[in-house]
Amino acid sequence: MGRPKVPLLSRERIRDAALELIDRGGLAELSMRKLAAELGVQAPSLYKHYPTKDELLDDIAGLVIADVDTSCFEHDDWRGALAAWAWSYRGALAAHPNLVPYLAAGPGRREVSLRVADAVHGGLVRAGWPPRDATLIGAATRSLVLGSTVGSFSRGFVDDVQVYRDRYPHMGQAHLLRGKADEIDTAGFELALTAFIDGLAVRFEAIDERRNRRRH
Amino acid sequence: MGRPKVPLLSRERIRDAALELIDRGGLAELSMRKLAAELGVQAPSLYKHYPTKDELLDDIAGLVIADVDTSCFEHDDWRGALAAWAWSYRGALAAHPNLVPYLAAGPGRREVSLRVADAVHGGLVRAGWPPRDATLIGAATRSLVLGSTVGSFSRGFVDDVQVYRDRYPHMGQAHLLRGKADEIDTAGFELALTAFIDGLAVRFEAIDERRNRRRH
DNA sequence: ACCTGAACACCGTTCAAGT
DNA sequence: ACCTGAACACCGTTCAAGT
Repeated sequence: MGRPKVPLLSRERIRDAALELIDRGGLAELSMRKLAAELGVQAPSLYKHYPTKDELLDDIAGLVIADVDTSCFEHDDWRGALAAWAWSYRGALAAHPNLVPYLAAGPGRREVSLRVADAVHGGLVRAGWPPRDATLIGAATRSLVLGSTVGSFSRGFVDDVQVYRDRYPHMGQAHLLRGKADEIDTAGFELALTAFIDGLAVRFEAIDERRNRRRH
Repeated sequence: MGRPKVPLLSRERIRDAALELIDRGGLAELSMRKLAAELGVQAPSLYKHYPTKDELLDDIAGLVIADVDTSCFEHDDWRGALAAWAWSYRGALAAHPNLVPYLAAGPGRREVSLRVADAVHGGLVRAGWPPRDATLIGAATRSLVLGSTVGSFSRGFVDDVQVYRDRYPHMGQAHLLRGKADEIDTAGFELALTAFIDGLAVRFEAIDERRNRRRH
């Protein structure tokens, strides 16, 4: 065959095809050989564009995280900003749930992840949170988002409700059906997030009061 | 070689060796061949005890989850019970962080996971939570635990702090050093959990009040 | 410059054969 | 009953060779 006049491959085409494979069949479904086949090419050709499979995954991860919006932290309302960021974060991850286990492995040197972490930390500190608390809040919120997308509670159950109904009297309800999975997961996340932020607000007022007492 | 007088293998020996491999080198480090070598045996021998690698992983997962204590739900203090369960859950997972991505994939048909979910749901309902809220609280708490163990916020950063300090002014603090990782993660989880439960308490009182008004 | 074919060192799993 | 050796269909990755 040899080389075609117009290049068959580009980082963008490879990346998009890889993400589609992951979305369709999970992380395990992505192999360099299958990906090459999808692109009408042999596996070694991919290595001219991405030196390793891991760098390809990193690039995809960056692309997904790039959709996370942190502009909300430009205003002073830390509660609203935290909620908006969390929902945006969750939306980006939930769009590609099969990739989340890889994302969970850590920000590493990914530019966008760092930019996000920096924006969140800066926003919280500007709003009046002590730096250490800002770090913890960022980490905790990330936990919440990762947990709710990596381990879909309801999708995890088997479809045959009868399996549970007999032996686990408290479960086996309608809300365990696969069809309601997304709704349960979303509602669970909303509950966790609002309760979390409400709890933080109490703590914030305590900090604020201490600060005011010291000033007088 | 042939068959030794005393069987070399047992499900228990295989399982323990596999978990040790995972703890040492991560999920990717566990291959049937390496595991067999560790046990002084050839890979096909393992298949007499576990029909597939996945069933082996399931068994290991069950073992780890079995350490989670739900006896706290026998009392009526749902706040204490939820906190105790969450910490016990987190302890079990944090003891084997490399296994968490697998655990996150869902309870499936694992006995223990179902028993835990059932105990939590039952305990919350007995304490006065509506069934749907009980489901959501269970899912949300699981999210929190999974998120905080699957994606260690601080371990995710590279060790070279200089990488961040220049470009991300709000980060690059001492608390990003690898040495403080565990402390940050634990504190982040504690913050998330207490804030979450505090927030739930507010919601619970609202439910309680509505119920009382209806009664009179 | 870009792609192929063959190869290397790995996988999970099966199966006939040995004791 | 329990383990081995060889094999099958896969991996990620390298590299000389083709156009």
